[in-house]
Amino acid sequence: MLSELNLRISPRTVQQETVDKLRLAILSGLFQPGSRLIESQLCAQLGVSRPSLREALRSLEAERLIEIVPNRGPSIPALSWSEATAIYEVRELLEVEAAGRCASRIHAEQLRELEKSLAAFEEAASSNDSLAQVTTAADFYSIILANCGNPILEEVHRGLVARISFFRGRSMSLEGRAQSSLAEMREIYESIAAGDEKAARKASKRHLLKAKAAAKMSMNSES
Amino acid sequence: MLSELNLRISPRTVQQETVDKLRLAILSGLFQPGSRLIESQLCAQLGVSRPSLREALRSLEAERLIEIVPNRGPSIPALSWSEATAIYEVRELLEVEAAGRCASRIHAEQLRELEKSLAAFEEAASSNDSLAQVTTAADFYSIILANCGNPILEEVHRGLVARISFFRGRSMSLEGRAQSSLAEMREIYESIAAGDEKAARKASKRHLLKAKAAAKMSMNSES
DNA sequence: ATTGCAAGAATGTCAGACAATCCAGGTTGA
DNA sequence: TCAACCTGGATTGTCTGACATTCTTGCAAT
Repeated sequence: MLSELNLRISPRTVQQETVDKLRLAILSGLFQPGSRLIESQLCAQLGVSRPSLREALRSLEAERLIEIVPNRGPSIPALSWSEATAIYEVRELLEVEAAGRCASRIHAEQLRELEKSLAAFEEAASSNDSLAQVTTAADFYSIILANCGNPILEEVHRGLVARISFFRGRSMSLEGRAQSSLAEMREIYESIAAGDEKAARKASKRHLLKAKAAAKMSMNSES
Repeated sequence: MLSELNLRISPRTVQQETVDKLRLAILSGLFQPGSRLIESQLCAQLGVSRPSLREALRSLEAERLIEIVPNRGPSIPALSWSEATAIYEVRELLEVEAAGRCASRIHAEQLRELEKSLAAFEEAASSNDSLAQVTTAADFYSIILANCGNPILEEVHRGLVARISFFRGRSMSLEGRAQSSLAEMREIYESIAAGDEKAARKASKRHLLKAKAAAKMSMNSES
């Protein structure tokens, strides 16, 4: 009996599993910024051989999720605020463009999905689960990026967002940030739903600038 | 006697050398798009072991310079025109921004470098060496990106440009393209030199749109 | 306290092996 | 004749084990 039908066309390899597991671990903040990763430990924890692990590490290095310095091995990069600022600036460029394009080309079905994800964030925002807040907010934006009509825009954006995941969790846990974030996102949604490209750009820009300011506040207050 | 002083703080590893060599080979069009790369052959040609080679391939995969499909191995991706269009669109976003920022913040010394690189392109444009044309034109833009004040912008841009290197060589060899390209680039330079941000953006946008059109022409005429 | 050294740990790199998978070409059956 | 099947070679995915090089850390000596 084919209880679990496996249509996966490209079989998942050990390398891919390893990359995914490590990426998830990094994005959820399991490792301290600046901390070093020991190959032998990771091998044992993940149950893979050293060559496979090293391939995975090279992939993550190219994604800039880890740094590998020769003869010292891999470590979690500690993002400085100036680097984070640079990322936020490029994110702004991409997100504003995506929101604008999205407004003029999204289909009804995807619009409903966007609405749903906004509702999910609303739910999360009223709770105190900051992980859920970050996740649902990320979902909201990936729907926008996925419907902007340019897969490259989406790809580049994903890469950048991953690198500042560290800041997102902290800024979202700021007092009142989730609620104001909700209001900003609703504005974006309304603009897109109305097909108003200009408004969508404006709302998107406003949202990102506030997110950036929140990130900076959360950073100064604790670091 | 310290004839060749070696201050290189991070020693070059086999892996790095391999990535660099392969990247250069790919960018200079040594491999046909769509062609497969055989690990054992590359190992022999590069004189490295399979584990080292595979690490290098994973890095290049993450840069999107090659594709690796499980159980089939690495190959050179054949870029479709729609993908290339998407890349050109994002490039536009980045380059326009960079040119604008550059206009308002570049220093005198770097401006001279930019001028020199423009002269180098002028020299190449009047020759028939399309490789030199592509190289010098790339130099011109990397100086702009390097002086826009945002290293992330530069990094993302470099990644995108690498992926369409295939088209650049062909479009540059179009009749008269080099000369008109030169005129457009001079406009960009003049705007930046004058510190006119708005003009720099406009000139940069115009240049990219023409480059894109040229790439499309060169594609339709031969493919 | 600073310097120098030595042992241990970790990485960079290779060789070799083997199973799983893919591919090309020939063989078989309708 | 043509399609489906099958088989052998080629290629990749993965592991084990090994060793030289480099880094780190703690101790000893000045």
